[in-house]
Amino acid sequence: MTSCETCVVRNRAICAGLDNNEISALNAIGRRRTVTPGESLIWEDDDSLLVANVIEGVLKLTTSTEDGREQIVGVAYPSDFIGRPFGQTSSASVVALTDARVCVFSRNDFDRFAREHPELEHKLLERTLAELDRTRSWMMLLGRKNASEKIATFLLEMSDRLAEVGCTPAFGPAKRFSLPFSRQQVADVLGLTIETVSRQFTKLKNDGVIELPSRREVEIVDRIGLQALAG
Amino acid sequence: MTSCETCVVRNRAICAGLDNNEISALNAIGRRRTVTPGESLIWEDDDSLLVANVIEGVLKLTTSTEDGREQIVGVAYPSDFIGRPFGQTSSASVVALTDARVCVFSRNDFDRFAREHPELEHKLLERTLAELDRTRSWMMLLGRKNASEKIATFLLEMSDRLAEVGCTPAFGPAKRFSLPFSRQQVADVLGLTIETVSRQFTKLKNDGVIELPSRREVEIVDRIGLQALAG
DNA sequence: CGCGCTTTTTGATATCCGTCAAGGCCGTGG
DNA sequence: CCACGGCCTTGACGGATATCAAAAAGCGCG
Repeated sequence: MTSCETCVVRNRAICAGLDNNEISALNAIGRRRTVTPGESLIWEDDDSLLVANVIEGVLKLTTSTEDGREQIVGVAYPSDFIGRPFGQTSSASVVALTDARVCVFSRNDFDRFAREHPELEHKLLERTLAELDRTRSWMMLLGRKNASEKIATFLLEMSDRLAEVGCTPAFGPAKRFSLPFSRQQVADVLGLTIETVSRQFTKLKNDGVIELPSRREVEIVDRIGLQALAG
Repeated sequence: MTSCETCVVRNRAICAGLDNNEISALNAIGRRRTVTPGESLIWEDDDSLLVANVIEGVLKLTTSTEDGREQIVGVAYPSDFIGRPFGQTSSASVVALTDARVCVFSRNDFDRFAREHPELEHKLLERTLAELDRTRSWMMLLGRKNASEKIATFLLEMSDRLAEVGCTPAFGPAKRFSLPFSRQQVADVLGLTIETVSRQFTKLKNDGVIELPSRREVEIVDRIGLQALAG
């Protein structure tokens, strides 16, 4: 079995299901790249020139208004696919939150390869459908939840996603984890201000639901309580 | 050219690109159905048993919290695809807003057919990617826009989408159109309350930006002004 | 250790929007 | 024609969250 250098992370990669020749061909058109926190890979409204697979690290997908308000519309973890295949422009910017390794493809090359490999397109479709589900459930949060419900939901989701992606030693949701987000970025995910985020974190700590060992570290002390708050 | 009875609406249908035999086969597994306003086709969190193509009419996709708060996470127009292929459960309910005609498929049948017809899967992928783009730009609205920006953005989007779908005689954005939404449903799209929606409509009318000939009718008087408000 | 910078927290105040309540509009049916 | 019921509008009020401001906490670095 030829290993897929471009995208393999456990068995969630888009190349799962391709045969050896196909994997070699995909390797041939991909190029590894590293990005550092704050560095952009893709710009909103720019021509969609490249797509990529995340190998390691966490990146944010954002949209902004002209007057500088920002909304984080998605978060990409290892094995996630980023960029806009089969489209002229990207609808979101992609910026690294941590040091990250990705495998980038020219969009044209990738589109052509995908069209010739239905199994890959199918994987891409499954992921896109799953991402759409996740995005829709986030709309519920943005439109209908209050600040404390938003924070509780966010912490539970982070705990699940970071565990899933292997950022914690054992499986299952992580009790303690390191946030890849600053307070401002948490606010940009939840549609809140940094002050409201800070106050809600403090409240959860005072109520004994979480511990905050350092700025980026979170420990979930009372998961049941947090789930009740998330609604 | 065999006509695709299941889904053809202009050239946006998912079966565009299939050959005659394929279209016949697709026709064979689909079944036409009508739904009336308020009637559900798909229930949130239920097993994903069917998918469908909208032939005529408008439907809403919603998610709800246990305590009854509702968020409309998408709107399906003619030629749109609804339901969750390749997944165990649906993440949203689908309910008709107007009288609608749809072509339903058993999800199993459709999944099998799609996997055997890469061209169809490709179309589905393109639509899903486009829907994800639209959904993400709606997250910006929910998280970061205020009530008047939300309403302005909503009216402009409605005007575009209804025109696109052929609900108005001429092409281009519709100057005047009939909302398929009640005030409560507009509120559920925008993450507002019915009272706030009503007040914003009244304000736009008083400012001479729109006319409201009847409860469901909207006429855009000052599109430029509306665009400025949308931000 | 102290200095300067950024990020976060905390406090005071303002404001937008939600909530509650009443009244108006309009289609439907007696 | 009037009465009814659903939907919409309007008003008064309060509260959650934004805004503005300043202090505190980290953190790198000399």
